[in-house]
Amino acid sequence: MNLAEKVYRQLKEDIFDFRMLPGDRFSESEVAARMQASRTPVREALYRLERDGYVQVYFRNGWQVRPFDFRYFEELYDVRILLECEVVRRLCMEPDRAERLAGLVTIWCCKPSQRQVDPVDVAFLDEEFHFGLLECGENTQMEAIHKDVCERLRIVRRLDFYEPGRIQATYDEHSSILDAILSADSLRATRELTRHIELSRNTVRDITVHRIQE
Amino acid sequence: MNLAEKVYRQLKEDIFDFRMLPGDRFSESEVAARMQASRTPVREALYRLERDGYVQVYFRNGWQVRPFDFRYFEELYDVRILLECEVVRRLCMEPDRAERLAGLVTIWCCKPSQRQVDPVDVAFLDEEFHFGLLECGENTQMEAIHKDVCERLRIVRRLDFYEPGRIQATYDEHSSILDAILSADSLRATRELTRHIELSRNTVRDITVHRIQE
DNA sequence: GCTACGAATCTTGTATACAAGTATGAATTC
DNA sequence: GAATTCATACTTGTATACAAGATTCGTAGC
Repeated sequence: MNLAEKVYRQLKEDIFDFRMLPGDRFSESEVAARMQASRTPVREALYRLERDGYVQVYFRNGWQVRPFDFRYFEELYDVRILLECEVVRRLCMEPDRAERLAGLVTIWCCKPSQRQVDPVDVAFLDEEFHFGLLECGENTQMEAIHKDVCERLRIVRRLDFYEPGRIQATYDEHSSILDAILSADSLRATRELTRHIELSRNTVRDITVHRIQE
Repeated sequence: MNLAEKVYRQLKEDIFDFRMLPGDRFSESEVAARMQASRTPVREALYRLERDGYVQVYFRNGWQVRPFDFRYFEELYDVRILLECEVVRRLCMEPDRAERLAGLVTIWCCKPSQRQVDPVDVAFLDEEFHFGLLECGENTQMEAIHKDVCERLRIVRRLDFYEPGRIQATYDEHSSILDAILSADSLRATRELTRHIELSRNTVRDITVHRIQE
């Protein structure tokens, strides 16, 4: 793997884990020293992160971790809803949707005893669920944009499953959505999917407010 | 302006104007020499273009202009339709939509004698129309994604307005869409908007096939 | 005490040197 | 003549040197 790539991932992780706080200012040399690399790969990584919206460069005047902007996250959640509902609508019209969804069904429509309980595992599976929906959509660009949006939301979404009850609720909601799609009930599927994502959004919003205040 | 920024724009223009053909291979040094710059800003520009999907890097083995992929463009058109229709639906529910759309109305709902006739001008205005719709949507992330998608489509869209009759049709379609929104007729607005974009897509597809074969 | 100025120091932007891997082609061997 | 091997030239990846602008802080002047 590239050194630039390594630096990119490390920096992103640092931002996600609040080792670099929103608003923090820093220089390329600082990062280079910490990562034991030269400025060249660090710059490459930083410019990628800038395009991703995580950091900001000031002309000959350093970098800054972009401060949290709730409006930004809410808007991204809206995009997620839009994309996922579109795919679900299309899926409901596909005759072979049962086969395409088979993988998701085995994971989410299982007995309560077989459900995962670790928040980290469930967070991962949850992302896979929503990615999985878009993979069924047969539009790779839509899929790429959705992935990008989720990636940008990941920084706040991980907090979701530490809330008690959210894990079980997620299982219930996912299986219900899958059931609606299999029944070709486009309206119910999109309605429940929308509600599911909005719920997650609200949970995260509340938690984030708390975390920021700490 | 940055040297890297200049190189970025120049390269993109070269690709758009077929001075660099899809499939062409080239090296960073070549570009640097042509642009009278060092490899550093050239690399920065190339990595941006790679993320945009225009070029591709091979490990220690040069670069390539990505070949045209029709499926790719069709999918992007789908995303455009999805985003624009969503905004239109929201607009139809806003009480102050008339004021927000005022600018677009004066441009597109004018007398036939006041219509622009130059394909380049109309192409520009057309982009502004669709951007304008998203600006009314009050979701800056949706707007940014839409802008990005349009930017990626621009390479083929410019060809649209050289087709005879497309200019007049565009005026008719845009004014009709605006009329539907002002009447809060969400269904008609989205239906016509969808058809409008699909028409543009089909025109472009036909022309591009021709151009590629040349 | 306050303001203005300037040097020193810091920042990013750019050029260049070098390291490491890849493809190519000529020479060698069979 | 065909296959193989090795040297060479060329590619990107990375480090470093230098240029140009921004900031900061201390000092001189009032």
